[in-house]
Amino acid sequence: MRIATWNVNSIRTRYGRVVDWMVREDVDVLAMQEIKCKPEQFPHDAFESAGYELAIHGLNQWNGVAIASRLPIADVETEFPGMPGFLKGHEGPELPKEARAIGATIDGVRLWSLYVPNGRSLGDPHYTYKLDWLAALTELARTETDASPERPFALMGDFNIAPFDDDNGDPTVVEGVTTHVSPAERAAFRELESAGLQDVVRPIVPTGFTYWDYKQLRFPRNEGLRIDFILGSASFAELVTEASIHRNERKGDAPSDHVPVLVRLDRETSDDGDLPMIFG
DNA sequence: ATGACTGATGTGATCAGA
Repeated sequence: MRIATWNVNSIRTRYGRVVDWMVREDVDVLAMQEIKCKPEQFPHDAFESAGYELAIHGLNQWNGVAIASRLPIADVETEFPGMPGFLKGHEGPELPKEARAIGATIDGVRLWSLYVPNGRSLGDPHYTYKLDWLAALTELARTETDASPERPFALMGDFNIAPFDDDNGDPTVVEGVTTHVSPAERAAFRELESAGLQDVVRPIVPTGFTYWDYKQLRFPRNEGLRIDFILGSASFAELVTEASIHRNERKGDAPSDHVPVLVRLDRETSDDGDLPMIFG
């Protein structure tokens, strides 16, 4: 099974490019972020005619997440316990939830497509929201890895954190000045790892960015960030046999500012009994 | 070329992104 994550930055603008890539790369499951539309506005036909079914969570023109899959999608959720909401100019525990999370079970694997809040700037209420959102997400990871460690589980998406210094090649992103590289954000990312998850791409692809700002020739200069990740439980990680960051998807006409990140899982399927998979 | 922001809304300017 080939599973990928991609912040598409508007699916209506880019569905042709996205579906072409999925077919070309033989992708079984794609977790999308920033679809920027409601379900009724989503280009269903492009995906369904390519053989994918959809689970979509979009409330308005901002954020929005979805999962496309060749295999049946079950047990869809659009928030996790304790997930905070946000409304500019307001505070409190009862703010409206944003469309930043969708979870589903596909072929026995529990997957989430996640668009972690940006944070905007250090000290902005959105920055606190980002950290609170990550803390609740960490509890989800802890619960999953504790309660059902045998079920492969992964958080996939745009985490809006560059965990290591080498993940930041953008000269305008500076610790102490901007979000994405602050000690608190990096600590929140480490907590996800403490909760039983691991970056399943980095051991195979140790360097490389997943995002380049549209401005200031960031891509030609290769001044990007590594902020899109697939974090898997131990039972997920042990199935991963390949990983790749698809840098070419930042080229050409009307690219997203993010590129897809892909892993291959090799596992015995339920109806194969104890026959091993033939790799190749 | 990978080249000096892009997208949604809505029709002009604003918000959002990281």
